[in-house]
Amino acid sequence: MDAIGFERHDHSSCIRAGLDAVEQSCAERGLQLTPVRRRVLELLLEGHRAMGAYEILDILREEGMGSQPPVAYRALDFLVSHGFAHKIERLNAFVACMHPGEDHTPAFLICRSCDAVAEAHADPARGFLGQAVRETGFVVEQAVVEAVGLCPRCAGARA
Amino acid sequence: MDAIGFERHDHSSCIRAGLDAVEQSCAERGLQLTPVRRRVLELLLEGHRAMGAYEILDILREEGMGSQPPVAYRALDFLVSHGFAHKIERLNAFVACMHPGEDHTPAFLICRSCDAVAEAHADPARGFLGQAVRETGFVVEQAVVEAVGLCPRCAGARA
DNA sequence: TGATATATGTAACCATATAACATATCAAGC
DNA sequence: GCTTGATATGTTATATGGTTACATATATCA
Repeated sequence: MDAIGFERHDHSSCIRAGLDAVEQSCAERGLQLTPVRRRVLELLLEGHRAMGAYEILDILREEGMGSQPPVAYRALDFLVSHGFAHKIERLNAFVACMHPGEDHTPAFLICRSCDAVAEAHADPARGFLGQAVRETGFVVEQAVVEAVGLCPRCAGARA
Repeated sequence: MDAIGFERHDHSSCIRAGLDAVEQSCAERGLQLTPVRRRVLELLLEGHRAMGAYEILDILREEGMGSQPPVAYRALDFLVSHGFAHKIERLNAFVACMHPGEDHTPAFLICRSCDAVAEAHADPARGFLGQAVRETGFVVEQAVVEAVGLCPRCAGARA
């Protein structure tokens, strides 16, 4: 199960797989995966962790792909709004999505020690969100679920 | 059930009740509810919605209780760290806690139309968080659960 | 090939949050 | 009552995160 992302894995192939999936999804939906957008996605996939907008911008600047904040934010907005990346509110940072194209509600496990971020599924119909809808009539359109703690490796290292 | 906070209620009595509960909790735990801290809590209770740190600071400034950001942030840090208020990451804003003193994991329902915020419980041991622990060994220390959508009143007004 | 929509470049700015250091207040022990 | 250490406040400056506004370019399609 790769929904939980703390295991070791073939990272270069997971970058390629991520890019391929997004390319295909863009082709199907008539979206333009322009050079900047593609490069930002690639950086997120390479980093395999939450990256700040300005951290990404710094890299883009070095590579001559734009030097002002809107360049990074626009690319990130594109990726996030089409489900190719997610924003981690807790960190004011962004990660590549592990299930691009699929409609899903992500839930994140954030290690406070090594900054690794794993994406799991949070079924909004179940658990407290479904309950809230049933009890109050609140209409959930979008949900943020983020847990901060220690990943298995860091938890083990401390014990 | 007042865990879900969209119903009409006697707001002045809920402000008093909130202040009383926090005062008592501070007395029991030897915490100093200083004038600034108390006033910030009162503002959050009065507002009954998520308020930004600078919005609070503006009011403090008018009242002559401090004029620089750290004044507001320190009071908010005190309230948050002792469970008397919560930060809504999604909004970069703060709300008074509805269950001060009790140990709990809050879950928020945020109306994008009227900005009302209701606090519900999210039992971290159940739902996806418990599952994540069982499957991966990730140690959850703190969880952020925030749903954005329409409260019953605004949903009704649109239909 | 011209009209429209979409994407990019850039400057200026606003919003959120913290670091660092000085000063004041409080509580406890002598 | 005075000293000492801990806690709280005041203030300056700065770091970090994000947006507005407007000009320019590129793509798409009739």
